[in-house]
Amino acid sequence: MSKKDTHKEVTEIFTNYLIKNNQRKTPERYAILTEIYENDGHFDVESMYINMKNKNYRVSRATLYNTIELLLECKLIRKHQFGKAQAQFEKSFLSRQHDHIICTTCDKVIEFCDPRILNIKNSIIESMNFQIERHALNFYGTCNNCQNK
Amino acid sequence: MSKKDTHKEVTEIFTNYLIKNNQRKTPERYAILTEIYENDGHFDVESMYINMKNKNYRVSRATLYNTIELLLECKLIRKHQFGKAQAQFEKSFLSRQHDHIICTTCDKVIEFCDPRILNIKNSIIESMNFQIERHALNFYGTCNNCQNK
DNA sequence: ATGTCTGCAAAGCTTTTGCACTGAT
DNA sequence: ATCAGTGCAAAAGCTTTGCAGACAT
Repeated sequence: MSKKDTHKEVTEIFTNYLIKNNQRKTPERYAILTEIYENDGHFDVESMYINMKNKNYRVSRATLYNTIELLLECKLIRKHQFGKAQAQFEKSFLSRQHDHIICTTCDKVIEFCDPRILNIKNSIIESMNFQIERHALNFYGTCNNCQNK
Repeated sequence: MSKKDTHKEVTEIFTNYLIKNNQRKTPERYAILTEIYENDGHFDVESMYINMKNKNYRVSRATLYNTIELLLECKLIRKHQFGKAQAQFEKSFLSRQHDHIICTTCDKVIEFCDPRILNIKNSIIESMNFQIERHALNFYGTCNNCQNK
């Protein structure tokens, strides 16, 4: 699917969510959604704020946090905490559930999928009577590039 | 091993670490180590600060953070970030590497071990040329108790 | 016209830093 | 006696909140 088509679809999902939850369809909210879906990889709120300011888009941190909360609720983005206080986010439409390898030297984040995690999850559900909504599997270490330094 | 014996051993490990790194053996540092090893489960810095204050022990947050850093380095405690800004810690002497199930309703943390995580780890080391130091696998959901509310 | 959403600034919360004093060496 | 380590308070960094004004409905 092209980036343009993806953008059209996520906009529709967001609109439906806003209508369903009696939330207003403000230009700021759509601008933030667009900003997220035009870029790739992981991002944090502060750098997104700076990016939008640099494009002379008038936006506040409060609105960013508020809108991100909405996007989390309608599952258009995911939130991560890679061992630091500052939260990281990524778009989640059309992206498979995946996990992360984090280089603690250069902060690079690599995504990977491994179906075996599902087996572990199922074992826990069976043995512990625990409803599992989501999981986070992070491997921390040193990437190829940083090993040679 | 009894709690008393454990305490003796971890004190020795800490002392060796301090000597090796030219760090002073201050009463505050040992008091913090004792406080941690006398209690069970996970803790955060602020509640530990309050606990020690309540015992009329004169300690500062700065010293707590400083000492925790030392304890992390000599691997007597582990640090976790369960999806919140506030970091959680746990003692790690004589405790197997394990992972966590977190109830997002009551914040309860359950530990579990699953050997299959090792297989995933080995696959990644082989296929990606990435040095892995540690991992964190967290399942988030609703515990038995909170499901009935 | 109404009341929600926004930007801005101030406050909150966790963690770090600066500084003068204390106490381990 | 020296200077690393301490308590305290202030600052820093991320996130949330309060408020007056703007704008989607």
